[in-house]
Amino acid sequence: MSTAHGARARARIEVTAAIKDEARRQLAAEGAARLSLRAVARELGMVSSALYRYFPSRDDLLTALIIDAYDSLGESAEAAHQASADPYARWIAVCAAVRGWALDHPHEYALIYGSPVPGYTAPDTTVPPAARVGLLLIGIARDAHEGQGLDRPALPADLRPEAERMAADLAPDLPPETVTALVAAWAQLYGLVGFELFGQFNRVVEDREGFFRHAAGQLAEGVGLMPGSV
Amino acid sequence: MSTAHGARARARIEVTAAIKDEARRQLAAEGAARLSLRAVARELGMVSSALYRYFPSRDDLLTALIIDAYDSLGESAEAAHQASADPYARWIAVCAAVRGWALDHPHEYALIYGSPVPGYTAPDTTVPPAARVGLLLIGIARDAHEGQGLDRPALPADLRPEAERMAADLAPDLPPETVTALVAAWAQLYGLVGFELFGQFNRVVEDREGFFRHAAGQLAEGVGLMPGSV
DNA sequence: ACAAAAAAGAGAGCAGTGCTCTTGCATGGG
DNA sequence: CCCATGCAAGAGCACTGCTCTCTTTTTTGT
Repeated sequence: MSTAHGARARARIEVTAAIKDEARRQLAAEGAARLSLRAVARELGMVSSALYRYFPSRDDLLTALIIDAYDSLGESAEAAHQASADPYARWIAVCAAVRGWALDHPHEYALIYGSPVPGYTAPDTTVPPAARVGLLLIGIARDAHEGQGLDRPALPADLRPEAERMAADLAPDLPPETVTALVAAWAQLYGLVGFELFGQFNRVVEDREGFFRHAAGQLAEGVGLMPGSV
Repeated sequence: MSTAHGARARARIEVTAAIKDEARRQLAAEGAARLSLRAVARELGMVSSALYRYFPSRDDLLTALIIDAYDSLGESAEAAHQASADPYARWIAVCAAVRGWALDHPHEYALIYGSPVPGYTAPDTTVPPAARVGLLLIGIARDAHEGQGLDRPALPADLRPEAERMAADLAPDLPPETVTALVAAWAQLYGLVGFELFGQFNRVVEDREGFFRHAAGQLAEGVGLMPGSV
């Protein structure tokens, strides 16, 4: 068993953390593709083969960083959520938090929401932390729904089954119209953030912050959240 | 001068094309990060150093592929544009073409709209081909605008200057409200496509095609295009 | 037409990468 | 106490991008 009370076990935890820290530094500085196991080991004063005792491959190290990144983003978003009062303000705050986190951690954002590293497929371990922001957005819609109801325009007939399936999966207490709008807004949010972060707005949008605020407000209204609601 | 009528000049063109073709094959098969100059050369029966006579670095080869990818995507979108009649149908068709092209060329899509390859910044050469889809969307809005006018809700006061600047840059004949909505819709479109392509919709959206159609319709209405308009 | 210049290919070599295997040492549990 | 396990170290393999030199081939200027 890996009971955690040996001096050895403690050392293992510390070394593992040190590796992740150094890897995160390199990730932030150079990006995922330039993250090198050998460089991490070198910086930590250990030989590269020793590092494989802690992470069996580069992909495993990346996976650990991905999970941490999702959690860090989720924390930022949840903090912004709790700091705001009404649903509309919360929506804007969460969107702004996602954007702010992305601008602060561009390479980590690229790691989780950019192109997946080729040949690499994230294991299921990453699913729960990846869902945190989505769950937050759903929660906001739920609060608003309980407050006053969110009337969304009816869905086209051919999308109803899918919409009902998604609603059953994600938020059985919300109408399918709202859930569909939520999923779309969720993806679109990351379109806005990604375009700004990856330079697609260069020479196009200057006032990034103001533009984003406005677009996030439009997204909110798209899921039925209105500025003045409870 | 590099007057183009020598046997050598012709050979150069052919070899350059062969390199790009093989590189594209590897890109499609394995992704940008696994694209290897040596492997391309090996496959072409030449030694790796010879390849540097054609592309001075791996990044230059990638840039060539990026430009080709933008052009290929632009062509698909333009074909879809011409095959449709009214502005709303054109909008949906162009969005669907973008999605279809992305699904057919996932690694090339990742190359141009995913995380930029770290340490790499695209040169200005890529700007015009990158703008093709955007220009198409602007054109659709312009057609609809001439037809009947697109009344968009008024912008918040603090965004007016930026919106007017964007309109002056991108489409001086369109109202700032429409241009702002267009830019947002443009980014959001790629959010939808990227989420589907990069697996974020796994276990969430099943009927990807239907969901996308609906979301694209919402985007259209967001810029003021209505299903029944001229 | 012929020599000089430019362009292209071939090969060796450098520094770096992920990863594996073997060897030696220290530590913790029975 | 002692042996099995955990860990570190080093050598080594196959690969990468890229540079440099040397030779051959083609183009161009006189």
